[in-house]
Amino acid sequence: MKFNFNINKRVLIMSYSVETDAKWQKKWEETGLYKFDPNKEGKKLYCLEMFSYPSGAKLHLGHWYNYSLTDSWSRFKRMQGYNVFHPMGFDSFGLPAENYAIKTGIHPKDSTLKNIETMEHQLRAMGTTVDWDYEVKTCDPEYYKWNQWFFLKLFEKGLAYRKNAPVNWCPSCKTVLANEQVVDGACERCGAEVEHKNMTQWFFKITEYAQELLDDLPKLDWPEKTKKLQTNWIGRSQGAQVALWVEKDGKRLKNEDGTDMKLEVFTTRVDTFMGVTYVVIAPESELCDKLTTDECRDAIEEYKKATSKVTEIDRMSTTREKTGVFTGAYAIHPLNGRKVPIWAADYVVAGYGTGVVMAVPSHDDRDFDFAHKYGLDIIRVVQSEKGVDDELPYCEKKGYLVNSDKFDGMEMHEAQKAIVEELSKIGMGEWKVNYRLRDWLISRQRYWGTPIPMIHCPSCGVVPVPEKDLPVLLPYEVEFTPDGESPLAKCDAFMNCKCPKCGGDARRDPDTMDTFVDSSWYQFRYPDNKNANEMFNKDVINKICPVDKYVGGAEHACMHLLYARFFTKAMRDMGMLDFDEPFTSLVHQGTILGEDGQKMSKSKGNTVAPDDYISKYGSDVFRTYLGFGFAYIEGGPWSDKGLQAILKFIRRIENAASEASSIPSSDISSITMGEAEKELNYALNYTIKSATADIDRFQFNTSIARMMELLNAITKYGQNPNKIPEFYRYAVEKLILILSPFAPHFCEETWCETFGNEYSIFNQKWPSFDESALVKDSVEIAVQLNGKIIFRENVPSEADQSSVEELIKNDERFVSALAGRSIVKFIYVKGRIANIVVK
RNA sequence: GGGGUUGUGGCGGAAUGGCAGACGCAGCAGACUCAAAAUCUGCCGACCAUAAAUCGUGUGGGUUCAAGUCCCACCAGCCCCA
Repeated sequence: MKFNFNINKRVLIMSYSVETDAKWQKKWEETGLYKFDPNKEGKKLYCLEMFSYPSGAKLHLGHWYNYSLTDSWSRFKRMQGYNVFHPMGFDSFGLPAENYAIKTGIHPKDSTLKNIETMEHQLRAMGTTVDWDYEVKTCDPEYYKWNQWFFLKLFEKGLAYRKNAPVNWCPSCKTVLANEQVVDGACERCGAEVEHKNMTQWFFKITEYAQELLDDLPKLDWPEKTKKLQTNWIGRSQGAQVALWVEKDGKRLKNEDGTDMKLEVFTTRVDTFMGVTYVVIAPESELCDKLTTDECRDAIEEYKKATSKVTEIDRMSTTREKTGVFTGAYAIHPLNGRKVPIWAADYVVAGYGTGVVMAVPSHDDRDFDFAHKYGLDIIRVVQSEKGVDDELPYCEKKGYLVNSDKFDGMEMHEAQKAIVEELSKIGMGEWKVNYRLRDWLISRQRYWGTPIPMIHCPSCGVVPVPEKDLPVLLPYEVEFTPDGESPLAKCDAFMNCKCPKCGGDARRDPDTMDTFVDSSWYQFRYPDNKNANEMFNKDVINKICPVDKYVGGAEHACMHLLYARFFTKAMRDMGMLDFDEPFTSLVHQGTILGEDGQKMSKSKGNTVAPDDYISKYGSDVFRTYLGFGFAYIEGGPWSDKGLQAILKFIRRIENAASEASSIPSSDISSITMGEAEKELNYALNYTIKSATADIDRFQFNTSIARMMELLNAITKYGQNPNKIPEFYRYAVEKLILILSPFAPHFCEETWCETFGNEYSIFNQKWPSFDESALVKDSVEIAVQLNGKIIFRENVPSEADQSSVEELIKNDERFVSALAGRSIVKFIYVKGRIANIVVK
C-alpha cells in the first residue's frame, strides 16, 4: 500500500508502509543483526519485559505499549554501544488455557502452542530486536523439568514442605489460591468468593527470607511505591509473644506431656498486658473446639455456622458491628493471676498470627467496642500524662502505666521491656518479630502446570522423584473437567508408579505447581535456554545477570516480583549464582485506557485492536504514537487523533529527507556558520541532549517532542534561500538517527535507501552533542519586582549578578516601576530570572 | 479505618523551587491551489470590543525573594492494606 499525494504540483509518494516493515524485518533476520553474542565488545545490558501469557486473543494494546517501547529503549542502548541482551518468551502454563479447553474441548497444549505461534508472528511484525534463539516457553518439558529439579532442591534444604493448613479455595476454579491471589475476598481470576478449607498442600518457605527481602529493598532501583508495597506486604512488626494459662471447667488445662497448656498471643502493645480483660480466638480454629465447654457448645457451633457465611473482608472491617460468643473457658493472666473469659469472635481470623488475640479494651478500638457491647471489664492501664484520665479507648502509643501493679508509673516503652523481662523469667513471654508474609502455597488442583515431582508411598511416605527420572511429564490424555479433585488424580497412567525407595506400588502427587513458580526464574533461563544438563550455567548467568532493566505492570508488585527475589536468594544460598537480586532496575508502564477514559474491556466495547492500525499505518507510526501520546509510566486514554499527528510527523520527515537526499553527503566541519546555521545547530544539539536524557529515563513523550522541535527548526532552515545544503542534510540525518529507536523500519529505509548510507542504521553510533553549541550569546530573562514580572530583558548569557544588576538598574522600565522605593535584595538566577525585593 | 498515588487550557500532556501551559491534537486566520487534500506561515488559558491591568495548576492555610513543585489540613479519583 502506498499513500499518494501532491506537493506543489509534484506528485510525491509517502513511501513508508507495512511493506517497509516487512522488507527490513526480513533483512534484519537474514543478516542476523540482532543476534546476541555474549563476547561482543561493549558493556553488557540485559533488558527484559515481563513475558506474556499466550491467551486466546492476539497481542493487545498493553503488550504493544510494553514491548515496543522497551524495544525502542533497547535500540537506543544498543546504539549507545551496549551489548544488549533482549530475549522474549511465553508464560504458557496456567488456568485460562485450561478453562478454554473446558469450554471448547480444545486441548490446552494445542491451543497454547497455536497462540504462541500467532504471538511470535505479531512480535516479529512489531519489529523488535528480540533474538529468538533465546526463546523460553514454560510449558515445554525442557523448561518445567527445572521447576521440578528446583523443587527437589528446595525440599532438600527444607524450603519446600507439606502441611495441613487453612487455605483459600476457589469454588469456581476448583483450586486453592495463594494469599496474593485473593483480592477482596474473591478469586483474582474469576471473581468467585473464596472459601476457607483445611487441606494438605505444598509450601515454599519464603518466610525464611522475609527479613532479607525487606533489607535489600533500599538498594534496588525500583519505583518507591513498589518497594513500599512489598514492605507492607512483608509486614514486619516488632513486638512480643506472650502466653496465658487456660482454665476449663475449673481446671487448669494440660498438654499431653503434663505441662501447663499455654495460649500464645502476639502483641505490639505488650505495655498494655496488665489491662487484658478477655481473650479472643478465631471461631473456626481447632483451639476453639478444644476450649469450648459443653454448656457453650451449642452456641459456639451456631456461631461458627454464622461466621462461615461472612466474608473475610467484612470480618476484618473496623466499622462492622462486632459479634462473639463466650466459649466457657478462661485464661489465667501469668502476672496478676486474673481470670479472664475466652470468647470466640469473628474479628479474629485463624489464618493470621496465632489466631488468638489478647483484648485490652481500654486501649484498642475494636476491643473497646466489643467489651462495651458484651459488658466485659475495661481497665485503664496507660495514661497520656501521669494522673490524667484520658477518654477511653486511649490508643496513642505514648504515656505512662497505671493499674499495672509494679509497673505503675513507668513510661510505656520502659514498661514493655520490664514486662517482657518479667514474663521471660517464667517462660511466659519473649520479644518477637512477626511478619505478615505467609509461606507460599504452590499446590494447585489443576491440570495445565508443572507436575509436583513427589511420590506417595504407603510404606515410605513422601518420597522425592530421583533427579535422573526428571522431568515428570505432564500426560496429554487427561480428563480435566474440574470437580474439586486434581485432574491428574483421575489419570491412572500418570498416578501409578513405583516407589523409588522400596520399589513397591505408589502414587504420584496429583497436584501441579502455581505458575508463579515458572516466572520466578525464567530470567535466568533465557541466557542459557538450551542447557540440557543444568537449570542454567553459573558462569553464564553471573556474566549476564542480573537483569539491568526490567519492564512490566505494577500489578505484579507483591507476587511475581517478590517470588522472583525469593528464588534468587535461595539460589544464591545453594551456590547456583553469585548475586542477591534478580532485577536491578525496574520500570512499570502505565495502562492505556479506552477512548472513554475507562479501562479497556470487551464488555465495554472500548478496546483498541493494534493489528488494524498496523496494517493501515505500519508498525512505526503506531510505536511512535505510543511513545509520544502518553507519559509512559502513567498511561492514559487512547486517541486516534494522536495517531494522525505521528503520521504527519513521519510524512514531514520523509519530505525533508527526500529534499536532503539530493545533496551529496560531505564534511560539515569546515562550514562557516552564520546566524541561521547557529540557530539550527542549537536546536540540533539541544534535541540530542534532551532526547538522550529523556529516552534513558523512559520519558519517551518529551524526547519525541524535542524531535518535533528539531523538525520544525529544520523546516524553517530549509526555507532559508541562503541555507548551506550540506548542513541541511547533516541535520536531517541526525534527526533520522535519533528517531530510529521509535521508528526503526522507516529510519532504516531512509538511512539506507533515501540517503544511500551504509547498512544498518542500528550499527551507527548514537549522536553526541556539542555543549558549546548550546551556549547562546545572550538570553532573555524575566525581571521581577517582589516576585511579579515587570518586563523581560536580554542579558549576556555569561553575565554575573553585578553586571545584570547594573543593566537592570539603568533600565528606565525598572526605574519607573521602582517608583522611588528602596532595594532590599537583588536576586539573579543565571540565565533565568532576576527578582528585586523592594520596600 | 490506615498507607500510597494522582488532580495543570476544549483535549493528550510539558515544566532540576526560578518567565505555567513545551510538543502535539482540535479550533481560527492567511499563503499555495480552478478546487480539495497535502504542505507552509501566524493566532490560540480566563476576563476584555481591544489593549493595559487583573485572575489563573482541585480547595484552604503555611514556608520562601520566588510554589504546579516543599509543608499542613480538606475535597475528589485511582491503587494497596485492613
